[in-house]
Amino acid sequence: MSKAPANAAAATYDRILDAATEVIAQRGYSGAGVQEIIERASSSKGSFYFHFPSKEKMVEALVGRMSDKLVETVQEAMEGQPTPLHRVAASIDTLVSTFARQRKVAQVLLLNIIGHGRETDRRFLPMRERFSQMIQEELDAAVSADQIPPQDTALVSQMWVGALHEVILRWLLTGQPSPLTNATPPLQGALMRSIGAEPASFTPAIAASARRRLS
Amino acid sequence: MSKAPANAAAATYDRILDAATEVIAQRGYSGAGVQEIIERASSSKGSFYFHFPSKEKMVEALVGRMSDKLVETVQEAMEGQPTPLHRVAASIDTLVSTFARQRKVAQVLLLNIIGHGRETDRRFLPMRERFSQMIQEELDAAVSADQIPPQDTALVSQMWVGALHEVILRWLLTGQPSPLTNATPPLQGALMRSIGAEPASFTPAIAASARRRLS
DNA sequence: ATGACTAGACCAACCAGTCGGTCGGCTAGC
DNA sequence: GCTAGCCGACCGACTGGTTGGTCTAGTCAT
Repeated sequence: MSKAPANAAAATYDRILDAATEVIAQRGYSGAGVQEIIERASSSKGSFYFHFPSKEKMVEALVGRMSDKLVETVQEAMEGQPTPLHRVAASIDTLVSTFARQRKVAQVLLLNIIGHGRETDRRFLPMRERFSQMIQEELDAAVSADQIPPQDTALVSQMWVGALHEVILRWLLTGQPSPLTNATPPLQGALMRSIGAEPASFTPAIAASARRRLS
Repeated sequence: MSKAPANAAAATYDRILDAATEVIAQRGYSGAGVQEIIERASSSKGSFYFHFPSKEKMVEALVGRMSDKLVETVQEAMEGQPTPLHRVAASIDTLVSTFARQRKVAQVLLLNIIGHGRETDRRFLPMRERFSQMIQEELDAAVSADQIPPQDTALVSQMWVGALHEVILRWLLTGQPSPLTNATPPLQGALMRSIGAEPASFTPAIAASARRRLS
């Protein structure tokens, strides 16, 4: 009820972050000028530097907000699942469908915050690691529960994140598959097979709880 | 014999590209200034803009040169292999060991030429597609030869490229695994399993022919 | 002398960040 | 309940430095 339509009456701080999301998604990290961001946020230079000490810190805040939300969404989706493998399947399904719904988040998180010099890359690395660690924890649990054979779960979870990343990235740049969620079943199948699990049994009936929020 | 040590007496054109490789690997696409590139190449602005119409075209030429060499190396490694699955295994092994040997190439090709605005990203997409297409061709052949069951080879080859990409990227940013080639066996294992093939039989004794050139 | 090639001063555009100042609401003192 | 003054939020002209790209004046091999 108190929520304003879109972001018209939102606090300046959030309006700037929202505008930054769009500009960065469009022009890339270094192509996004403070000028354009504040114009799109109907704000001003002074306001920008009142809320953020620098452009860089602002992007850090933005990426933090995004990845926090994403982690929260994914963890929520995993909660109701009975076994570790059900949980990883649910997390993948949620990740794909969330990115499919929020192109700009995918664009920024997967594409535009890497490749801008060693320091910047290293700063955003921990954020990317969060997801492979989440997956690794479940894979380790699956090994302990004898659901899958022992293996290099650290490497495999990295590979999974990379595989997801690439499929989503192609979708961002080419629009295929359309819709992105068409890729989920074969994706799940190949990933499950790669760890020596039966593919079919984990795909159906998941992520029903995740098809709600939109933010 | 006519090859000069390093790049001391190379043609200006190549010296500029070599210098650009280093600067871009260090500072990223947009952080790499023409000034620093020509300084490192012991050249001048005039020379730079005589050989290239713009900074952007120069990077295009650089990426083209890099990926041509890489494709050539990989295809060479695949030539002597008996079956499609041997060929994909060889290509992955070659890709990993080549990137391990040439950090800067990996840095530029995998990290620093993406995320700089929709247009730039789209321009470099074909280059990235070459590798997944190479893999897909072999996977299709493997399906035809009944080495593996029928499946979405286009998607799987994308996933493979993504998995490789991610593992190499982590190595670039964290240094682990050290050496990178330690990751090859489990990598091959998981990838082979993901398409429903026996992992063990393709990993050994491959890519002996590829351990030569260095460029 | 000619034309491929190199040198580096120069320029306009742009950029992140600064600074003096405005505005509206809140509180203190009376 | 009125006003003086304070403060957090906000504004936008301005600055100093950097950037990609241009231009003219060369050099040097043929």
